[in-house]
Amino acid sequence: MTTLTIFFVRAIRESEQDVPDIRKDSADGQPDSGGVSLQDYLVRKGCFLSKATIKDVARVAEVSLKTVSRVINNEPTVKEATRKKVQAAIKELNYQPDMSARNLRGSMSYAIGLVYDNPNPYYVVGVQEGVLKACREMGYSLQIHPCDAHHDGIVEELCDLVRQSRLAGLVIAPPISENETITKALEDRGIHFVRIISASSPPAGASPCVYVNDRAAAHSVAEHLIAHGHTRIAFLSGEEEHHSTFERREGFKAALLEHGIAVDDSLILDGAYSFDSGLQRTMTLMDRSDRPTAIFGCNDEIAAGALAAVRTRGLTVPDDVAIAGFENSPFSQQSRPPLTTAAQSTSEIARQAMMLLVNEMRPQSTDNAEAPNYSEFVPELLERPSTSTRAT
Amino acid sequence: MTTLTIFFVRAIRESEQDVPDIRKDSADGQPDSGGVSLQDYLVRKGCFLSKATIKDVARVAEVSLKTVSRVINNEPTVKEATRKKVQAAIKELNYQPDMSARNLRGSMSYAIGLVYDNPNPYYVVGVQEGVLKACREMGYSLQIHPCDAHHDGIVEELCDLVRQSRLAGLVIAPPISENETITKALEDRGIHFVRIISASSPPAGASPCVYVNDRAAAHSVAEHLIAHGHTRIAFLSGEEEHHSTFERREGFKAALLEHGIAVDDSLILDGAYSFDSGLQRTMTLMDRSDRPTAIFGCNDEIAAGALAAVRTRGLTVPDDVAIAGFENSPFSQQSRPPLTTAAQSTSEIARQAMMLLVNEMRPQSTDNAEAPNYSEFVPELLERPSTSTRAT
DNA sequence: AAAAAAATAGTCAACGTTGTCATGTTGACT
DNA sequence: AGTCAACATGACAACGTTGACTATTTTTTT
Repeated sequence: MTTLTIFFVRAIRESEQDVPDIRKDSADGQPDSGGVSLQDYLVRKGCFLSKATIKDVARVAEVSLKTVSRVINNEPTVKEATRKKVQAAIKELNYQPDMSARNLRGSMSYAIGLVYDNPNPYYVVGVQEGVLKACREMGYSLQIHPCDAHHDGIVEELCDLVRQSRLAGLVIAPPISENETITKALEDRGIHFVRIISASSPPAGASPCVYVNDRAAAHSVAEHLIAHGHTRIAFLSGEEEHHSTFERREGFKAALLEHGIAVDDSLILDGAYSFDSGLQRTMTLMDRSDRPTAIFGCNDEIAAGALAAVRTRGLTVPDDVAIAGFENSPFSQQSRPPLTTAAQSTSEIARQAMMLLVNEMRPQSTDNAEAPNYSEFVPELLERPSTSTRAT
Repeated sequence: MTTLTIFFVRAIRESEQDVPDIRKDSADGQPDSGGVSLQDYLVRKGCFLSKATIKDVARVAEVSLKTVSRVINNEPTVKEATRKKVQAAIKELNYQPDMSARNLRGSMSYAIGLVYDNPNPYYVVGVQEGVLKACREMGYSLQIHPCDAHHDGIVEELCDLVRQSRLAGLVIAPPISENETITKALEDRGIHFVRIISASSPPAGASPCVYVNDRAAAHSVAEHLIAHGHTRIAFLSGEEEHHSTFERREGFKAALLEHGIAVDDSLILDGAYSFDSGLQRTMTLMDRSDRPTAIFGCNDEIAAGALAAVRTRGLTVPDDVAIAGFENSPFSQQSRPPLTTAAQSTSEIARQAMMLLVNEMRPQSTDNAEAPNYSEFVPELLERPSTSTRAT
């Protein structure tokens, strides 16, 4: 089968001169319909995998290679009539520019990388989806690059990646995006990138950035708990490496203070973004005589762990202890009772990040060269049964 | 910063002739140490993003371009001494072949695509990890392609993908890999691909395949339940579109029959691979007067839903009802009690798939051209508390 | 020792695209 | 009419690599 196809491809290549004649015949001799198009010709030859090249388009549109290139790249100096003709040819041949050739030739490349070291598959898949969607819209290809944030040679690793795959830029997800040593080094090396981070205000720095205002969202969650009458609320942290841990905790503390509740440091525990962490910490908490009446998990997995621990201790949620999480992962939807949480559309965030990156890399290609190079997202509170009773 | 870098890159390019002289000086005038290598030269110039090309390597190794190419591609007709010299130069310059140029030039390409439409992020991330690892080992780059299996133009979409990105082949995950209309069409078009599917024996067909023997694994799970004294066991199916649903159900039924237990069709329910599906079906089951004593969920999400339903009805697991899942996802580890399940190393499966694909695409490059073009994985039973009591 | 065979190494063009520069074409203004 | 912009198009080289072919060296055979 393969051999056959390759044979056909060769056949086409070799008879290249003949093709325009066929084309001419149909164009001159008779009206459009019923004519033999180049596309028909290729298809009839069984040439499934042959790609129409810019050359084919040029021949069909009867212009030069360069003019086709101009149309493809939306350069302004093309007469409208010519543009139309070329676009028609592109459509007829189902022409798509060859990424390898584009990337090879130009000072510019149409490939970007997505860098992450995130243990949460839901997050990763969401980010991938958003970036990929934006890539397709803008004609980019995507190279995913899961990696180890703690690997010493991470900066060199990323540089090699950019060089080997000729990447135009990187989208960097937390927690790597929040490591200033890394981002500074990349900046020094002149690598374009956009960061997705957790922050409560636009970050300083030249590189574009999408920041998720976890602080504001955590503030809302905390106020929600307070509104339900809770004053002894525990906070279960994730890894400190994730800036979101810090932001969420700050938002939590700010809400307490604003409502005149003293922050009890013994109720603010460190930990990790995992079920087990939530489980262990909560076991300890439940064994205290002055146990809290509510628990705020830094994410849903922690909260799910907390829920399991509370149950294990024979207590009920939300009557004995209210629980809130963060992220709106399936863990929060599928636990019993479902968990109050805060939602962020990961894919939308990632899409926006990609937009900012392109705007940074090619200021001319987009109209809004003067748009800010950052963008804010504020996760929204989702009230669910895990915090429902205890009305104020 | 960027402008600066580009300037330096230009500077290097323009002074190309000078570089070998510097090199020569250090090579001739004095012993190796203390000499000025080309690499040093580039780095001192601030030329972070400049790539060493095959040309640079050739100059340093004092051989022709083609010879370097031969070394890179492990062609046999290179004298050992020459090979050593070239490899040293490659190392010195930290040379890495340019993917774009390779893919552009050759009849062969070093890019493959990963095609999936799987709602389970854990599965997706696992497959990505495995394929990516194999890609790195073998010098391939990976293009991920999440897509909609029910989209009418899916075959054309995949062809366009292969053409536009010059992919050498595809790794196709379930359920798309189990759709014969699609795989047949791809075969007809001469596209190389490997499938990851659920099956109980090597599938017919020319294309390579990794099959996961869900039937055998489900058989084990069912026997485990039977061994714990259960005879009324319900089976909650996933989507029929996923062949794994069929296989797991067949394994389940076979185990019952082998142990002289009649298959009660009213205990075999259809459904979907979701928490909600498990929840709803189990609600119905629990309301029956002749409710089952055990439930086998076609995956862990279903089983987690079943667990929630059983609880909602005021029954306990495993004393009133035992529950088993499949897949060893976090849902099974983090539920209370943790769920008995069956595990498959998704990333190992994906890695193996990639290996088979390469073997198919380049029979010459690997030694084992005659190795079978399929491979079996049998998930292993993991006993956990959700099925623990009721000893036989 | 010469001839043939095998091994190693090199030359050149080509992959599909875009940047640079040159050329042609239009219309507006002396 | 003749000059000059401004616009529109084209010719050609180059990106980094490899396939086909050729040239050289080494080994084997006669």
